[in-house]
Amino acid sequence: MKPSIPKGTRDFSPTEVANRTYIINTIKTAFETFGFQPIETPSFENSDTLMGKYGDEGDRLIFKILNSGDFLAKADDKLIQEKDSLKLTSQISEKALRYDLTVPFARYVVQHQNEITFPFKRYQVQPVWRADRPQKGRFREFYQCDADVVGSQSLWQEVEFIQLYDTVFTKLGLSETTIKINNRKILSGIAEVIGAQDKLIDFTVALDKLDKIGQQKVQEEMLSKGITEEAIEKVQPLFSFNGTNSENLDALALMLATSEEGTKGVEELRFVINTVTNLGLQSANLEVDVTLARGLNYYTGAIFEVAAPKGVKMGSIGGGGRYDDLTGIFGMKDVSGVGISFGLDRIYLVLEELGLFKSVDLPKPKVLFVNFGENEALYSMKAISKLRAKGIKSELFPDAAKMKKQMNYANKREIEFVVIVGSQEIDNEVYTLKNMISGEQTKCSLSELINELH
RNA sequence: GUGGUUGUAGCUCAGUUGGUUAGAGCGUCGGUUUGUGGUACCGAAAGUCGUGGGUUCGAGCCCCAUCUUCCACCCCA
Repeated sequence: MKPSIPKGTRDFSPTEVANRTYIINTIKTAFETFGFQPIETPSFENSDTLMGKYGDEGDRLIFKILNSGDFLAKADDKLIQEKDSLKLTSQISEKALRYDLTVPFARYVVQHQNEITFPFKRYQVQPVWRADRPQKGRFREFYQCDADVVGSQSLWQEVEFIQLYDTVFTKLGLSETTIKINNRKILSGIAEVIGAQDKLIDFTVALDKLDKIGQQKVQEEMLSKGITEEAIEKVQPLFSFNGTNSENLDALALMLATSEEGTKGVEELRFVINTVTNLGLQSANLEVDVTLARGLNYYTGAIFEVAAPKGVKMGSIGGGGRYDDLTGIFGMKDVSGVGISFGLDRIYLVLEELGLFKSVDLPKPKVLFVNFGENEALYSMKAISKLRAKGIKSELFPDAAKMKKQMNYANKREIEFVVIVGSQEIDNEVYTLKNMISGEQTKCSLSELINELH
């Protein structure tokens, strides 16, 4: 049988693990610098915790876990006959793999509300699973790195999250990312103005294609989706949205003046943008984007998305937003949350494409002892124990193989030093230390050996 | 979920209009004086051509199905 792994999953080599660890540590350090604490939740949750939280499309993408035992015996015969997959699923599967980190976090907050001090700032770095069709930068198992705050409605949180994005991407050497920001209340305002709440998504999807297909085609698409010509006329400013953030905000304010909610959204957005601009960003660009409509299912205020530097073909490498009532689903009202997510796997691909990985030190021994046989190995192991006690990564070649093979092994693994111990060395109680880079070799005592390698 | 694309040694790929025993480079292993690596030279192993059917005297090449890869939708990190 040919070995293989499921589609959309990957193995990681030692180098890849080292690079991923570097990214994760950069993110975790930033999270903690901003005052977040780590938690972890199970890989799988009860189905009803997850189902219905991400919309119909989300439900389809959730990996369901089959019940143990003779699960069909307990299922409804009629549903089996009718091949009703949807209803049958709820009978034969009670658990599902985590789809994101936000909903499990909401569950965690409600379940542990008595132990939590609010506002609660938590971070979480764990894999999530989606039964999506894989593409570049799109996997069925991938890592999210989330930071969220619950229990505060303050817009200062939004400001800090933008700074957090900026901090992490700057630290990673990834400059000129674009942090796009929108506000759900603005979207609602637009819907109000065009007089069709249910057509809002069609509207934003069409508007998003503006720089690809042009105003003419966008308007045609809107008309074909049933949006009136009159409505399109009202939101005309959106088609010439090329000014500075503050000019765009002014245009939005004017356009949404008749909508109370829309006006509130513009005010919120204005505060966040003005404050961030005032405080300054290190390397990221901040940009108002009214077409940002992600997570429409639960976001209620700010919506974030981070795009990779121009020229890199990659979907968003981060996203987030504010949700005023996420814990409401689990019976805890009036707890506002806001958070962001970093897409580890996509960030990896972007850094790789731009050649931004610093040469990471692979975990490898500093010194390899050549193995000549049992006596020599024993003598070597005594030295190795001493070296390891000093924290020096040391290793004995496990077999008394040909010297050429052992040297070759040291070479391939880029081990800096080799110690050669044969009967000559044992008799004189010395060690022959060879520097594999310069080729020099010297005879030395154990204490000298420790000094050299320390 | 819809439409398209890809699949030949461990890796990167050749393989002409279907015609005998399917090739290369890199890597692996062995050798070129049995205690000294990187370079060089010599040699070897390794593929039921993604899988399963079909057409044909004959299929790596044509047809169907399926899996995988990548791409565009959809959605998203």
